[in-house]
Amino acid sequence: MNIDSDDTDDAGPVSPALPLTSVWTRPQRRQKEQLSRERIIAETIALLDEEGIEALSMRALGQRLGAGATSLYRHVASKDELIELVVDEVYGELEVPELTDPAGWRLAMHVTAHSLRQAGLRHMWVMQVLGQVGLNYLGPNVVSVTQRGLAILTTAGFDTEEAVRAMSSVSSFVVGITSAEAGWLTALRRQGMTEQEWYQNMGPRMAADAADAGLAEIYLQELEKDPTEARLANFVYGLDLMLDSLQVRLAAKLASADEKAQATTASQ
Amino acid sequence: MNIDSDDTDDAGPVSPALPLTSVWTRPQRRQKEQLSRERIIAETIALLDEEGIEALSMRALGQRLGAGATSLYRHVASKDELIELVVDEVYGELEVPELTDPAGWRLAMHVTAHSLRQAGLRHMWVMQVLGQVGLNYLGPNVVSVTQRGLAILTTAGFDTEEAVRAMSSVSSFVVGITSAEAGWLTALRRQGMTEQEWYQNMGPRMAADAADAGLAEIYLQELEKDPTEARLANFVYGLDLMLDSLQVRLAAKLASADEKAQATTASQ
DNA sequence: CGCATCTGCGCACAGTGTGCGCGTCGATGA
DNA sequence: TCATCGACGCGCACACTGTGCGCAGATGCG
Repeated sequence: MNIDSDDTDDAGPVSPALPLTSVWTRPQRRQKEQLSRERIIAETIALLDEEGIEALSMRALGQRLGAGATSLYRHVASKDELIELVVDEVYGELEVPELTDPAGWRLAMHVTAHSLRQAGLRHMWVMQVLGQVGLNYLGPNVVSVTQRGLAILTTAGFDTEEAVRAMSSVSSFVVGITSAEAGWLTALRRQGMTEQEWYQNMGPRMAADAADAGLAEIYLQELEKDPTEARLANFVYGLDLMLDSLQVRLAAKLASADEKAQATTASQ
Repeated sequence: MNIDSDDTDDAGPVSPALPLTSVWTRPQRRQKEQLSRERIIAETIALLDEEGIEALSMRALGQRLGAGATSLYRHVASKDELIELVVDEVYGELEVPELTDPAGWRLAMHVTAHSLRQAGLRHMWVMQVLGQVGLNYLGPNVVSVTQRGLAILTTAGFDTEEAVRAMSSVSSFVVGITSAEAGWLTALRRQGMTEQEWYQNMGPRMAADAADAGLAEIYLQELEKDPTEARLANFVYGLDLMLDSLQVRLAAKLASADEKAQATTASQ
């Protein structure tokens, strides 16, 4: 109808007082996206992925968002809360299959475990932070993952208590080994070394100390493998250790349940 | 023979020049213990045990040692190096039995694992720091523990490669679950809550969200147990999952070795 | 006794998380 | 159309961090 206040700011030359703040010099803040919790979380994850956990400061984050450091505090209570938020966000990336056939529990556990490991390697800072935050703050995605993980084991046939124990054991293993991998890889990146270079350096250095001949040998063995695959194989080995035992216990439990059922039907 | 320079400072009134710095006003620095790497490490561990990882600052540490913050840098290159040193020191507390009877490997692994867990619970900050330092820096005690751990498995009958995998798996599990425990306990202590209080609060809160009825039930179950023992039982459950599988694989390996030996002796 | 070396310390710098109050913006009700 | 209001971003400031630098005093050696 009349003046469009978006394009041409009205009454620009009318105000005679301050030529310094004209229509043109005035920062058109609304053209940059507004801050929001979602945008902050997304940018935080990007920053962490690119530059690592030690590079996360509220000032740096604000700069990437075209905002001052303290503006973030309108949307996030503290840096710690921000970290809880991004950790939960990463848990949202996990794939925890829903079980249709109870016999598929082992595959489902494999998928879940690999998914957790992959997420941890994509976002290595998560693993460094998990030890401090402990997963005890219970964001929605963490809760959801926990529930769906437990569902796998209970529909497989474990009772609730054992499902909790088993899930805790498996995820402890996954988190433990993945955070070791992540720490290792980030330490390497900090020094700008490849894994092969490290093993090449470390083998002889260990062999120099006579006592460490055993370890030196191990390091030299590592040189012949593709390190990425070797780490994956280690992971699968440990995971299968646990799943094998779970399978045995499940079979025993189902057998004894069958037996009991047969006994009661026979006695009737 | 002559003046004992330890008790009475010699030649005190002899120097006529500066009355400001008399024997009495002069800081008797040598009476406080001198700084040393050992003393710094010990005091750091004490501080960390008492006040947690976030309370460790070079200034606070210096104060406890009766020294300025920057004095510490004569003995320690950086705060990160100091942390590496104290972590290695804690690894020195571990008990890793030497194996006489190969059949005792399982007990030895139990002892080692429990020892690692106990150390982690005594010094909860270690677990929070392991994710960042990754154990890839190789202090002497860490190396020693690794060697002795591997020795258990190799004298039990595993070949070197599998011993490495197995040790890595077990210790990943132990570190993973212990750091979860440690994070949990420190988070509780920060809020001044007991475990029972938390479960009492969280059960109903979860039940309020209809979807979380399952988890609420679990929390209420937790209320009936002694939490310390429950955590220990969880730990033992997961540890036995791994050791059971290792036992199976070892038996299979020994059997096939026997078989092969018999076959060759039979063919000769 | 004189000299060299080691040790501790004060100062300073850049950088951190975050509380507070101000100005400016967009939407809303009359 | 205009006045009002709540949300939002920002600059400032504070206390605190790790740590490089140069000085002063103490210790040990010739």
